Amino acid sequence: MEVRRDIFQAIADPTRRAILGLLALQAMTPGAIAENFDSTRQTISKHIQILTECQLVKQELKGREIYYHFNPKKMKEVSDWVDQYRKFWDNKLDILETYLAKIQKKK
Amino acid sequence: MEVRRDIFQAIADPTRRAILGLLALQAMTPGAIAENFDSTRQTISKHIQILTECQLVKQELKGREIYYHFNPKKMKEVSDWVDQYRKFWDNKLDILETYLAKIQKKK
DNA sequence: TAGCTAATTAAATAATTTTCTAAAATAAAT
DNA sequence: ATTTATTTTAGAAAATTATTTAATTAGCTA
Repeated sequence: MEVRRDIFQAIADPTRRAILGLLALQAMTPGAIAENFDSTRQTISKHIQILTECQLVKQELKGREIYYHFNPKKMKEVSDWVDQYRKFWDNKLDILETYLAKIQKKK
Repeated sequence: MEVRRDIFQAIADPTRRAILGLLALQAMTPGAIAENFDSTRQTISKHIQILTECQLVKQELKGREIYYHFNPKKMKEVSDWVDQYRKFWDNKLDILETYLAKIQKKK
């Protein structure tokens, strides 16, 4: 049995956060990703594997190459978690809700 | 020299996330926090120390007791990081920005 | 002051994570 | 068919993190 990989554990590593940053711009192969780091390709491959296990990235097979894509849905889980604390510092959402309520009323 | 504690590393641990959840509701002493977990007080104390090092919580000394407070400012750093990916799934902020631009123009 | 309570610090061990080298798998190219 | 390119997997070592027990610090109270 596989241990379910935790998304917070996945983004704890700075290299993995950097990989996510790259993949958010464009899908890339492990080789191309590895070029941006000092570590070996195997090490980067391992990081990608961890990101894959928690579904922060998705594979697209193309011949012998594998393109990795950023998966926003999964990142939203982090967003949702941090959102519960948003009320402590943010008043923008209040403004938004007021606005949305207003245009809702108009209908 | 102290190694600067990383906030992403701090929230990677589920126990520490749970501690933050408690402290967001109310300031608490280490003893009171520890009652919510199976680990020893020393272990919880260590977790609190890690949260303190990265400033996710702040101390308030009261005699021999220490009240720990949640620090929203630091949590916002996580929020800011995840916000760069928000555009991939959220359109609310677009609506908000349009609205804010509109009321700005009126002035 | 002596004893009690709240909390941290220290030291040791256990567990996990990271990284590397080497080997294997697979597809494309010659 | 052999070689080359891309990537993953395996195994071991190194580094980091988590947890426990024991010791220490400091405030409170009788």
